[in-house]
Amino acid sequence: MKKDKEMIGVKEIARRANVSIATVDRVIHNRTGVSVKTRRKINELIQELDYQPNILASRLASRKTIHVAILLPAVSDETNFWEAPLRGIRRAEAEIKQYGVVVRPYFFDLNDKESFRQQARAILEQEVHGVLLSPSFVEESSAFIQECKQRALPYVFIDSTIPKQDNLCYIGPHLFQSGYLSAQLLTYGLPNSTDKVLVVNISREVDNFNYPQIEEGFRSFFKETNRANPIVRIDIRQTAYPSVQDELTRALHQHPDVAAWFVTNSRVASVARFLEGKGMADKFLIGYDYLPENIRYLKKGTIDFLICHKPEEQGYRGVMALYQTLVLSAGVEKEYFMPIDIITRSNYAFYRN
Amino acid sequence: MKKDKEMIGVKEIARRANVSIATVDRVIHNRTGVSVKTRRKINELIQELDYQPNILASRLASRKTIHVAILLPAVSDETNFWEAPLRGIRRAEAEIKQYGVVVRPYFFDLNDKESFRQQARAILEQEVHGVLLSPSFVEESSAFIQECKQRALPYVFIDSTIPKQDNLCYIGPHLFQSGYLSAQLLTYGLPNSTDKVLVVNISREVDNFNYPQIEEGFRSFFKETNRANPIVRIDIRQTAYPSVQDELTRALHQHPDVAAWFVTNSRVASVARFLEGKGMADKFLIGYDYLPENIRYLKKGTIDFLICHKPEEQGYRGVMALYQTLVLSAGVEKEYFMPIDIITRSNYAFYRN
DNA sequence: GGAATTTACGGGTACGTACCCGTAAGCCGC
DNA sequence: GCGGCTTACGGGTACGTACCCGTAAATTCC
Repeated sequence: MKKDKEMIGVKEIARRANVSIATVDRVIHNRTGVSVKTRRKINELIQELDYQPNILASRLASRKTIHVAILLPAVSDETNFWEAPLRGIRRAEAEIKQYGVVVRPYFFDLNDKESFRQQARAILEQEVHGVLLSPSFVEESSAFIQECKQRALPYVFIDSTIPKQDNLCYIGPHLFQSGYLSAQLLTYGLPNSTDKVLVVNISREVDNFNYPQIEEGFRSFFKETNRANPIVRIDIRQTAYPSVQDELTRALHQHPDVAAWFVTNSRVASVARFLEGKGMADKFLIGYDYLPENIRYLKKGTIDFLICHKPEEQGYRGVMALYQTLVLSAGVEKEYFMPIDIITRSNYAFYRN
Repeated sequence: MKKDKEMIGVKEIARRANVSIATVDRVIHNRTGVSVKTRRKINELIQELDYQPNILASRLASRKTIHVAILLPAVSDETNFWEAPLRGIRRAEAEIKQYGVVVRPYFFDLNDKESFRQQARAILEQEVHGVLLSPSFVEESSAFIQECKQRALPYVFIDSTIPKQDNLCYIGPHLFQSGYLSAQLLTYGLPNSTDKVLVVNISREVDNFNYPQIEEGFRSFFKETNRANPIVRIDIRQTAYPSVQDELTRALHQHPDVAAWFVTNSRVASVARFLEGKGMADKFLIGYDYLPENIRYLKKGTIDFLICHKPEEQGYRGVMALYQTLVLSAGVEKEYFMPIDIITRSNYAFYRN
């Protein structure tokens, strides 16, 4: 019942190099106090024997705690989308707590850039070794990660990204392709090439980096497949339902012949509610995210497809990426695109966020 | 930088119970040599303090190795479906090797029940603490797990199951719902209620437990949504392409008006090849599994949808379920249904098996 | 009632790594 | 040659748990 493969450890390396364990340890951790010759010899042995440190023993012996800060939008009554990443983060935390990793969440208000700045400052005031954030506000995020960079703190983006920022990695959707897929699915609601499409963007913030990618992918599909369907886009900047209703009523008045609706984010339930109210529940409707409200309309058939990018797993993987870097000192993929999942009323019950 | 939360361990419990660490250890591991009174007191303290053993230290101190046996169909030139679960198993193995878990795979030939029996016997001859298997042959599997049960070995089913067998858990698809979803998607290729559907089952073995569930779900959808489309089923027992071609040619001759095709397993590439040969690549075609051959036809548009149940994750989760039981002594879900994923030419690139 | 056995428990070492502390050797200036 | 200082290294303990071994006390046996 003994472990068959006798793993070689620092002790064996020390023996072969005719030095003490402490010296090997110094080499492994790049600490000072080792002659060049000894250091080289030990490094050669490490290479040669393919030494793999025993993480269990390492973490057990180390009395250090690794602090990971999380900076995410707070769950609000407007959207509870961010519950899911937080669940994933909690799951990761439970898994690696044993390894001495502590996760500290900070929340900001999506309607208040100042709250982001405040929380960012609060993070930097504490001892912290890695950061996971959703760079919802580009300006503010840039300022924050600038500071992280100076302190050599690794930071991970989830859900959305800012290009070329030396982030450890991005974990989230490939928005262009996500829009492309939505278009493909929408065509099942567009039997004729003259059927009109309405793209609805409901968002308080004018997002000029992420949203355009979705629309670009969406339109690309029509272009590539030579579909001439007219595509109309409307922007709704007030997210409360009455405003949405107003705007949609106006749009419908202007375009009474819309055959299929595409909502570019998780606010699709509002549109579903609107369509039901107008007795148009049978119109083809696609939107985003596995939220209870959306699932309700999906079950009824008002929403035909939901696209989802596994927000929970984004949170989980985000923390794990930092863990891999900080504890295992292993590399991580620079860009980890989430799958673009299709949810219908027939498979939602088994979906794992 | 010290760990803030001073975890309570055996030492603290021993102190409070006025006994030695060794006695606490005996209680924790249900070993003999502790008086009833002492045992009770220690158990109370464990409850009260919510003692969580330090897995790191536990696995480090234990010189025991846990052996997990894997019993799966071999990858053959007929199908390499089983590569995926094996990848997942390897991934799990790498992750928990540090904890002293060794995974030993055994492969059998899907066309040879005797090979299953042989490998099963081989497993039981070795030291083994848990088994992960695909119960492809019902009779033989039952005999094998009977023996496991007697030895109190936990065993996990993946991909398919046998009901009521005291297995630790089942990790795999909900086949009824999977068939149901396929039907829903297929309707996008059936604009008229008279359009004919061809269900193709290509399999050497007559599967009388798993396959019928798919078809049942498939037909249920049509029934529930009051669709009158004629559904024709053909069974092909010779899986080599020439035979498939013959049978399909015959079927097509008999039913020249088939509008949509549904292949009930991963052999859908054969049907795609056939349809291309007949210049019928535009027919609606749905099948199973993320295999290179299938993806090739998906990209070209010959296959419209692939349904997939994350085979790699099944392998991964299967091993992890045993790990949770054997190492962490934590509970696992009895039935873990995989998501029913929809893959199209627009999202296959980001799919994670 | 004394020997043999069993019961109930404690001491202590090991797992592989991290890191503190001590020290011999080498070097410097004067 | 001596004090002071740096460099290079080893001894040893700790992390929290597992488990071997030893032993006093309790129990059984004849």
